[in-house]
Amino acid sequence: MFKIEPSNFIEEEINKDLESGKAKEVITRFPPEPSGYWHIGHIKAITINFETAKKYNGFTYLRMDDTNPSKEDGDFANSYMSDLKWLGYQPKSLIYASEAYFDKIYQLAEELIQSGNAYVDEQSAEEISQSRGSLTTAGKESPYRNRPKEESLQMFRDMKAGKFADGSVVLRAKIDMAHPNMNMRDPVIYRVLRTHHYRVGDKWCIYPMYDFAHPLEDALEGVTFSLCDMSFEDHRPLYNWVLEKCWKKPYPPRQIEFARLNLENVLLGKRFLKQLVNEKKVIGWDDPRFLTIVGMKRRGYTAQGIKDFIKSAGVTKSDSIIPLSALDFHIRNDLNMIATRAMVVLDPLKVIITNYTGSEEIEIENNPNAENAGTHKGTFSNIIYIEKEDFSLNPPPKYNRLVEGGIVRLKGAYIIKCNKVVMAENGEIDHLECEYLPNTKSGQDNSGIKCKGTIHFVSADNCFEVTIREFENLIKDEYIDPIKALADGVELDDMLTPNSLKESTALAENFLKTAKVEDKFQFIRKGYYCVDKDTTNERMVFNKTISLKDSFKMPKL
RNA sequence: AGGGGUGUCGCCAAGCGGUAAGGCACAAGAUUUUGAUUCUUGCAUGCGUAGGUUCAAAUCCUGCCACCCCUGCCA
Repeated sequence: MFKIEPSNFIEEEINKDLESGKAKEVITRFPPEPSGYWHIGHIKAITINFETAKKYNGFTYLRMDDTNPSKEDGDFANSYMSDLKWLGYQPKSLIYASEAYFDKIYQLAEELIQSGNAYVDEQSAEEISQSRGSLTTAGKESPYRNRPKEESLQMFRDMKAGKFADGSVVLRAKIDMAHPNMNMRDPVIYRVLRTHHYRVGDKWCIYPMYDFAHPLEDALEGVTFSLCDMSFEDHRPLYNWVLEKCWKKPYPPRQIEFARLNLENVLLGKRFLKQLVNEKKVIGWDDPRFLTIVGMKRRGYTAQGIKDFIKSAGVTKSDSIIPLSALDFHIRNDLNMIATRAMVVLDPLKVIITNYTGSEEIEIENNPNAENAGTHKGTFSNIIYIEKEDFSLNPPPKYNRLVEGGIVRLKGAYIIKCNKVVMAENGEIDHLECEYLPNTKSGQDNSGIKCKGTIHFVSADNCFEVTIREFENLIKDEYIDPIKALADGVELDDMLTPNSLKESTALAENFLKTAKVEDKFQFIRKGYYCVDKDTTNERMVFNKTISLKDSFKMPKL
């Protein structure tokens, strides 16, 4: 058999199982509870499950782990399918555990009672909690623990039939109240809960707990490797116990855990995102400052860039916190290859070309780094706008943009020379008077003039106003690990960067008028931007995805 | 009477007994009509720590230390 070269510890484990015959194929699953939007952390888990199966010629199911109707909502399942599609993953099928497995899981629970491995407990939630013991002391056995199994079975059936009030009784696995692993101290595996289920309605008034349902869902589905994050490590003994007692078939699924993704200055917890949405501190779940899938998509991040980043972060079991610059790198890297170049002046300074009249066509490369990207037309005329920061009255060292009496190349057009700075009454520069140098036009320059700087511009007869939204990180720089800061008692509000969303107006070349929502551009020398969905017929809105790298250190004035 | 994990460069991460890959970040230089991209170059006598085994140890053994996770009728 063709040997697959492992690229991480999970694949090494899979190879071992395949070679020893413990497993025959690689079938995985991604099992969200439909209760919130996915974020970049989920993408790691999604990527690992999908990519691993693909590598071994297997496949992956998308399974709604909907065992708790009080937290779940059907709307999410559809958003998950579209998120997966955006990421480029196609699940074998979409399965609702509630529909597909609840009957079978119930039946297996009855069998577990019959084999003497589960019992109905009438203690209150508080009593169960108290009798569980502590990390260093053993728990106490329930007085109902050794009731006859026939009695437990009858009561379990009565639970299902609705004869018990919510919370009055539970089904517990009979394992070991003195087990060093708290999860093994007779865990609750079924509870009574009368809440309408978004999928199966009121068919059930009892619901299996995660620890009982999950291994059985995996097994019933034919999943062979259940890849999850390390918070489930302590649950693995229970996962295996359930399979051993209830499944008893060859090739049971194997759970393998990996470390979660953490990013510096990023808060991903559903609770916090929700708080920010509810308190209107952000635009919504798809706020471009959020690293939710919908947020990143709106921000202009590409699925490819995100996946490249995820892959670069590796798959291990060690705790880590990765700087945002690593994500930035992969986003820029992908955008560089696909974003169309355009000229947009974010902070305009008017320039009059005194020795030029009329207007002429210029040509701008759509992407010098991509073959066959083509060009688009712009214009050069006697009135143009350049970036304020591209002219200086008191140029710092190594400043190679425009200065009084100096020259600079206009991207795609001519070299101009600044002859006069016209001041306004308020002491600021009103406009510049420049002359263009004939015979220096881009592509047909035979002047021999050397010019060290090139700046972008728009022509007055070929531009329009657009709205630009720029974003700063939601979390202040000093809170590298916001989870920890929260644990240390810092308030969420105190960690937020003030005014992290800024709106401004810019002048864009007319070429951009036809752009559609989500279209991605590089505004030459500035950064990557995309069209926001708030764009209307009257006004285009661009989100700044990320700046270009800038190694020129402009000294502070 | 606790248990389960993890420690290799500022941040990730390879390494699986034969003498420390790679990426990010950072720094210097080259090319450039984007101060972008691209390209060079530099960046751990050192692998949490102390011992031990061995011709040879990040890799094996022993003891310490640090950090993370676990006491929902959540997933």
